[in-house]
Amino acid sequence: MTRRPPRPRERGIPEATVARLPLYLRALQALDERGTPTVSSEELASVAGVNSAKLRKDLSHLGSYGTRGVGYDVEYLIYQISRELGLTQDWSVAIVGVGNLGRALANYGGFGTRGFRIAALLDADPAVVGDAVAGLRVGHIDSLEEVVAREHVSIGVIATPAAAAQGVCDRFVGAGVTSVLNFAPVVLNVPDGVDVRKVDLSIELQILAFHEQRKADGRGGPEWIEALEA
Amino acid sequence: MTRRPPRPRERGIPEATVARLPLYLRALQALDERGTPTVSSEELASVAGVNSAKLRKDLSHLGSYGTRGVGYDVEYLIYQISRELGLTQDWSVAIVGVGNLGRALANYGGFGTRGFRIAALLDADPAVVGDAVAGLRVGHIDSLEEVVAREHVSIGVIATPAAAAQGVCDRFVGAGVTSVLNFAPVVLNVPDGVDVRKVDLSIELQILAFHEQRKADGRGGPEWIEALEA
DNA sequence: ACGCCCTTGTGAATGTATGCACAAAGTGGG
DNA sequence: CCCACTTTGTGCATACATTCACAAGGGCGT
Repeated sequence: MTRRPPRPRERGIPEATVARLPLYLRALQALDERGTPTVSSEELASVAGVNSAKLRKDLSHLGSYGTRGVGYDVEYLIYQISRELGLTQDWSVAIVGVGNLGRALANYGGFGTRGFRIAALLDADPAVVGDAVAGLRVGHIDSLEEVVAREHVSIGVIATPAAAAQGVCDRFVGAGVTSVLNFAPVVLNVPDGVDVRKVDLSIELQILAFHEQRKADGRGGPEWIEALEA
Repeated sequence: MTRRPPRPRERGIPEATVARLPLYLRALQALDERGTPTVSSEELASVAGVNSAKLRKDLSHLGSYGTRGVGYDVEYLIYQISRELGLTQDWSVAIVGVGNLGRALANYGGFGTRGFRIAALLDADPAVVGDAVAGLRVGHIDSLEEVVAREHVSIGVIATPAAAAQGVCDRFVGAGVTSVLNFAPVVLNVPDGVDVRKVDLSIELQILAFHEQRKADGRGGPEWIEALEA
């Protein structure tokens, strides 16, 4: 294992890198809309709010898509990152739980523009079923399996109250969904091969509270270094 | 610097640990409500969805609050984690942007129960200002500085469209807020000493899409190890 | 009072991520 | 055609995180 053939990426992109690719993608799209044809790692890093060395190492995991002395071609890099993230194909998403959060998700513009199609909105509450939200009719949760099959849903979004989340998750998994995005404040149990990501509003606040307290404690303390995450 | 006095925690809890403490806290509260008096690291880890060695190391950063041979006292540990996170004091939160997301946040029960008080809801849209949401009257964005001072707001939540986010952030910072939770899909620029955490719906979906694609690509591929994050 | 069993707390090993600093590689001017 | 300048891509050092494996310590039965 000494020479690497001109094969671009070989499998195995670090998780930390994957988590930053969407950030780069967004920064690049902003540059593209402004008509910028090429960008250096320094500039792009600054827009994305990261260190330029990190950016270059991240991009190097996808392949050598830059030009030394020049930088990166914005459109080409957008394409490469999109492809790597799997955004060149369409993904069907089903959202379960049409409360305020579910509505916010359904109306969130960022989805449709990036290869995600909301295939269905489902809820258990008869008072909500039948409503029109974001141009879709809300269906009943009982049709989950049918909808997943018909619409080829591969990503399930859970925006229900905590108590209902595990049940919905089980039904998603049972119907063949292998990626779940969970907004309910519970730890979901899933079999191997199923990815779960969670977004938890109150956890983020608690982390902020911790740092905030540290800043206040520090009155009179010796050092004061504050780690920042952008 | 050789001997450590019996002082429990000395400053400097790893960031990764801090991010998990809220998870443990929630698991403990669930156990407490069920009347469980003590819990072993194995059990608690299982409920929280992490490895038990990791749990023990995390807790060891706070001090030695367990009893060998027995486990942890649930109530005592709840108190210790709460104190460490700064949840034994009250934090005032202001939410800017009262769209669907802002409403979802305002109505989210998990806040009030854990030391977070929603001090104000603000919006720029005259059609929304004056509405009652979650028992509060929506104020105008122009009163931001006044509200922050009067209510001692220390955490600002941004739930506005992307274009407005940086401006709101600047006003928060100018008013003295040093912790910001950002839901808008932009990278915020803040001076040193200000913490920003972001929650980005579309980034999470893109990460899922990446892994989903990998699973599909893998048809015929040799290995199949899937990293999971719960 | 003693010894067995259980579970914590932690040293050490491994794995992963970050950031510096520079050689390699491309551009453009003369 | 060559040289000076710019910017990438990466080897290396360091820092951070995870996991194993076990000694230290506490409870409980006899």
